[in-house]
This record gives sequence, C-alpha cells and structure tokens, in this order.
Amino acid sequence: MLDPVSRVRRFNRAVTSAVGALDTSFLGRGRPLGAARVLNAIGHGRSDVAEIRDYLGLDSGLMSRLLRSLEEEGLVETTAHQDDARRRVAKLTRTGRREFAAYEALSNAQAEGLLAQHTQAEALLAAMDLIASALTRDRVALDETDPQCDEARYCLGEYYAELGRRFKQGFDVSLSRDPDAKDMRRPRGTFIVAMSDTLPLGCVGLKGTDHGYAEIKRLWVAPSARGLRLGRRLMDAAEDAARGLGITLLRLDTNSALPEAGQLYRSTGWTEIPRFNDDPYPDLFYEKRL
Amino acid sequence: MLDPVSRVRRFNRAVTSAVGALDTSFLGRGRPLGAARVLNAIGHGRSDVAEIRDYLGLDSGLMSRLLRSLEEEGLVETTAHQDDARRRVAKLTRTGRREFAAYEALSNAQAEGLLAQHTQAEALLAAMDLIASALTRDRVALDETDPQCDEARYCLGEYYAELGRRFKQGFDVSLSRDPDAKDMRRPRGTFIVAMSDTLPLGCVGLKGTDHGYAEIKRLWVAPSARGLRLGRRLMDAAEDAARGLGITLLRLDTNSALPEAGQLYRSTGWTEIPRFNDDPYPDLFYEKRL
DNA sequence: CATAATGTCTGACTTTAGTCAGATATATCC
DNA sequence: GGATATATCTGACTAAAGTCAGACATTATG
Repeated sequence: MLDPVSRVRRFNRAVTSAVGALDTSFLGRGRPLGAARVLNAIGHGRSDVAEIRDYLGLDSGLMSRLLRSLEEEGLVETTAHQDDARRRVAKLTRTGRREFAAYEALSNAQAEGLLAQHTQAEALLAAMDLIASALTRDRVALDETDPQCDEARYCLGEYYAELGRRFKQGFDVSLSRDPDAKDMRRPRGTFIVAMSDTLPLGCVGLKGTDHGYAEIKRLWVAPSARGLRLGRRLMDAAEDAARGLGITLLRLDTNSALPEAGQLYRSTGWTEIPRFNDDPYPDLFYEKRL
Repeated sequence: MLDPVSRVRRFNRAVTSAVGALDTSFLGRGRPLGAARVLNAIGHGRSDVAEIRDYLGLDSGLMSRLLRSLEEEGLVETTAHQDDARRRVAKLTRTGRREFAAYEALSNAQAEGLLAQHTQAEALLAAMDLIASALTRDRVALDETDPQCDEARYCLGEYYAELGRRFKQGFDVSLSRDPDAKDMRRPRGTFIVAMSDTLPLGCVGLKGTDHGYAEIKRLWVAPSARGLRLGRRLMDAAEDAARGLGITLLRLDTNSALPEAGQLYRSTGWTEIPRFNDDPYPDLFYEKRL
C-alpha cells in the first residue's frame, strides 16, 4: 500500500511524536530540557564538562549557565580536574542522584509501557535493535580486545548459538577445533569486536599458527546489524591487522549452511581451496594472499 | 547483553538523534521549525486552522502569528470557512507549494539515504512498520467500509497472499467459497478495516446468510501490527455489528495452519463445531452465540 | 433577540535556547 | 619565563517558543 519512502516517513512521524511525549514527561519535573539533558549526561557517567558539551552539542557559554543552574538547585557539584585545573569535572550530589533516578524512572516507565502493551515484545525489541543499529551505523567502532573479555565472550556465545540453530546437526564447541585464546592475541594474532556504544554487534578473530599462514575465525555479526556491511568492515580490519603483523597468507574454514559468509569471502578476494584441517563442522575452505 | 528496557532506550537514543538531524536539515530552509511545521501540515492537506493547531498542539496566539508570517512570505493564503465565517481555512499559494515540495524533497532524501545504506532494506522497512504500528496503536481506527473499496481489497489481497504462503497446498481464492461482497454490506453484514491514518492494518468481514446465522470471514492483521491485539478488536467490532443487526448466532471456518487465529477464537467464547460447509480449505469450525 | 459560546487575532509578556566577544585562570612550548 | 594555546566563565545580546488576557466577529441557544 505504501512505497518504501512513505514507510520510512510513517515511521518518522510515529517516532517523532513518541520522542516528543518523552520530552514532555521530562518537562514535568519542572526543569527545562537543556538542564535535564545535562543532569542526565552527568548521571550516565559523563563527568568532564567538555565531554558533556561535546556530547550534547552545546555552546560553552550555554553549558556553563546550565551547569550553574543545576548547581544552584543543589543537584551538581563541580571541581577542577585533577591533572588540569582549567578543566572542570561535574558530579551529582545526593539530591542530584535522586533527581537523576526520577528521570531514569520516567524513561524506564515509558519503555516498559511500550513493551507491556505488546504481546510479542521480543519481535518489537528485535525491530528496535535493527533500527538502532542502522541509525548508528556510522558510530560503530572496531576495537581490538582480548578474546576472553566480556564483550568477546558475549559475541562468541551468540555465534555458537547461531551455529547451533543453523547447522542441521547442531553445534558443540568442544567438538570443534576451538582456537586457543593465546593464538588470538598480539603478536600471534588478534581479536576485534564491533561496538555500538557499549553493545557488541560483531566480532572476528585472527588466529596465528605455526604453519606459514594465519586463520580467520569466529566471524559473527549480530542479527540486528545485518545489512550494514559490518562483516566486510570486520574482515578488512582483520586483514589490516594481519598485514601489520607481517602475515602474508590467510586461511579460513566455513560451512555451506552460512551462504552469506561464503558470498562475502568470494567477493573480497578469497579463493576456495581443499580441506586443510580435520574440524568436523566446516565443509568449505578459503585462502587469501595479502 | 542488554535487558529489554535498555534495548528500548538504546532505540530511543538512536531515533532521537536521527529526528534531530532531520529538524536541522529543515532549518536549512531559513525558516523556524514552528513555521515549517505549519507549512507542512497545510501541504499535507490540513486546511482548517483549528485542526492544524490541534494537530501541532499550538496555542491559538502562536498559531495565528505563525500563519501570519507564512502569509507575509507569500506561501499561504487564508480565507473564511464556507459554512462558518469564524473559522479560517489555509491554502498554499503557488510559491507555498514549491516551498512545501522542497521540504518534501528533504524528507524523502533522508528516507532514501537511510534505505540506500542498507543492503537488506526490506527487513529494515518491516522493522519500521512494526514499530510505527506499535507506537500509533492507540490511533488505529476501525472503520466500516465497503468490501470492494481500495482499502478492503488491499487487505484481502494481503490475506490471500498470506494464506498462499502458510497453507502447504497454497491458496486459490477461486476454489474457496469467496463471500459475495453484497453479503458483507449492511443490512445483511458488514466489512471493517483497521486504519492507521491512511494505512490499512487489518480487516474482518461479517457475512450475512439465509441459514439462521452469520459468518465471520477474512480476519486478517498485517504482520507489522501483530501483537497489538488488533485481531481481538476487529472481532469485537464485528460481533458488536452483528448484535446491532439482530444476529444471534455466528459461525466461522479456519485452518489449523493458522494457530494464532484458533487461539483467539477459543479465548473469546467460540466453541468448536462440526464442519458446516464444503469449502476445501478450512479444517476447523467454530460457533458463538451472542 | 438577547445571551452565551466559539474561533481567531492582537498586544504584552516570559522562558528557553543559542550566539558572540572578551575576561580569567591554567597549561604548554620554545 | 614569556608567548601562546586551552577550558571555562561572564555579560550582552537575539531568536524562537510559548502564555495569557482581552478584543472582535460570527454562530448557536434558549
């Protein structure tokens, strides 16, 4: 009934009025939105005044006045920065924390209200994740991390769960040649996580070996982030890291039940090669010379 | 990694900044947002001043001034309402239509840009539809319409397509006992469409017969509107209409490939009965006494 | 037909947001 | 140690949004 652009615009209208309603409920706490935003930024852990200013896109004069008004209300205290007395650091007072909690309660209530109305909340949440990822795609950062940090383990857990769903015979990590974490740390290899703010959206491992090549392992992109070309960005980052480590040959194994992965490899210079290991799960093997 | 409320709030943040970006691009046309909103409301067919004021939530004084500024720019003309000279009616001038088209182009470009970045645009659109429906659920109106109007035909087309996907043997309307449109018009029956603004989200038909009962036919809810209890609202409306027509017994047929429908019927006072027609598709039959 | 209600407009006002040019204190660099 | 850069603050300003009381013309009501 509607063309794609109209559908996006219907979404925009719906969302604009929902956002407006939340703003209105914030105004109910008797403080202009500008001041409320600063208070909430501090409450969410942003303490450096310049950082808050940057995050909210405020002029330094305006920021200063908003901070002052929060101080006069007794919600915020500012002190000089430890290492640099020009910079100021803002902190919530006890009253400020209470007021921040009240704003949090409003936001949470709005979210809960929306979810409670819906009998298929998980579908609604999945749609929200997808859109949030699409709208913030430019802010997805690729971070090198330890393969055993929380974010990496979360990604791997999701990855294994997805293999379990997609392989006819399921997936059991212990039967697979699970790479040793130490092979995915510099200087032998590395592990890269795609982060959208604090949420991991994908990962890839570069595993060093003693056989004259390194392997790409554990390439995964969250369902909500598919379509953003994050897989390619992760692969590019892994290849760059490999080049930086002086690696000239990469290999990987994959499974034909993951056609989108094979598609990505073939379109980025990988060539199929014969089986080079005895892992029971993969049935496709690729190689790329850097 | 995130709890449901955090996921909604991540969505809110993403969407707030996207909405802000569109507002900023609107400001690029050298007009305050208030005036731009009024201009766009008129462009989208809202002509009655009171209606615009209500839609945008503006004070009458502010509204009057915004209209005046648009008139001074030569974008809008106001005249007295035909039937009531107290009311004013706003219309775009030729220049106004051009300016409105420029705003439309900005909105469309934003929408197209978002879609173009995404390799799985249909999934993104489906997610947007779902969220738009969830956020506007309170504004879904149930309208009695002719079973052959555009909205009704759209719903029926989607309904047939879905049966085709869900029945193992497919679905061919011509093999089914397709109800005659005249049986779904008052006073024999009726047809109800759930409308979200101009978009149909669901339908149900009440088909009069000469056998001492009426039938519920063509209950359908758009995939993007599932979880909003729209099916139940439609059924309630159809039952109310039946009572209004003096009907005391309702029957319907359905298929076990549509378990959510059976679930709805059983939870709202319908009882299973033996087959009462020779339609090849249904395998479950229900009855409800009003 | 007088009175009340309605829709819009005007004037006078406040609040919020935002801008910009210095002032001030501190840090960095040669 | 002096010049320069940086972070914040202050004062003076503008624009936009919003509020409120009353004016005015028109329509509805008893």
